Amino acid sequence: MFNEADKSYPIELVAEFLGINSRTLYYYEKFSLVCPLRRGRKRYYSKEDINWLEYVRELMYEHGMNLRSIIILIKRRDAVILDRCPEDIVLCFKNYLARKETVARKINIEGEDDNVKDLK
Amino acid sequence: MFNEADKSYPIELVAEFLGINSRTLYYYEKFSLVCPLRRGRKRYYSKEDINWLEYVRELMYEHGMNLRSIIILIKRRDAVILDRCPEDIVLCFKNYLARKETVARKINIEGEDDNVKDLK
DNA sequence: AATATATTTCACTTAAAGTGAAAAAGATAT
DNA sequence: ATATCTTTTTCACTTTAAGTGAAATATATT
Repeated sequence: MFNEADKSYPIELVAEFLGINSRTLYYYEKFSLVCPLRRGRKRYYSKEDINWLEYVRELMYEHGMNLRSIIILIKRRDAVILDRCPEDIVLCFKNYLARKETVARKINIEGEDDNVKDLK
Repeated sequence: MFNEADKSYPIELVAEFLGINSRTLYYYEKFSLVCPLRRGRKRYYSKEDINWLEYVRELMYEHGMNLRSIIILIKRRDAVILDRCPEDIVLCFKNYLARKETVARKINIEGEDDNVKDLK
């Protein structure tokens, strides 16, 4: 479905691939669960973004983890929590953080991390 | 709060200790999340029951795991899922299973496991 | 300017988790 | 045996998480 040559994909395509509503992707973005690159107003999801999202869904539907705890993981990014995580989660999480920094640097301001919403 | 000499505790005391409603304990029992010993109609929770319950709460509120996934873990009791679990969960889970068998043998019928309700 | 597309907002839906209160069922005392 | 007290069960309700539909807004394109 995604060919290697392309580097990024529009939201509708990603939503379809993940089998979710595009609104859900906007929703996730509120919590900085994913940060697609933006050219103008339009969002472009990288292959890594998509992998991360697949992983988040797996955490939710196979590990039975809730969004809140994933968000806390992201916001706190501390060893206390990571200590108790299975290997693969830690790995995916670190990749996500790395990617996030790259995008942040690429786009504009640095580290302006905390207009991140909490779950209501 | 619990002295070593006693072997079991009534539901209200356990609920208070865990900081939850006793109805929640009945609720958990519907899914076989815990199986207190019963003398007559009254429930008696062992120290191990209480540890397991504390652990379940921790899974929910610190790991962000949902009840369903914990219940699936219990019902399936298969390696596929246990493989992906942190050490301590596997341990607690195995203790729970062992305890459950003991109680089952002690009380009456064996292995009559599956009048266990699913989450609606 | 008109049309098309992407995003945002708002209110709504569904399901999980938990709980309050009354009814029911067992015990215990009189 | 009846009354009283306690534990359990049932039923309907509440709260919150997660997600979504549809209209309104904003931006781009012809």
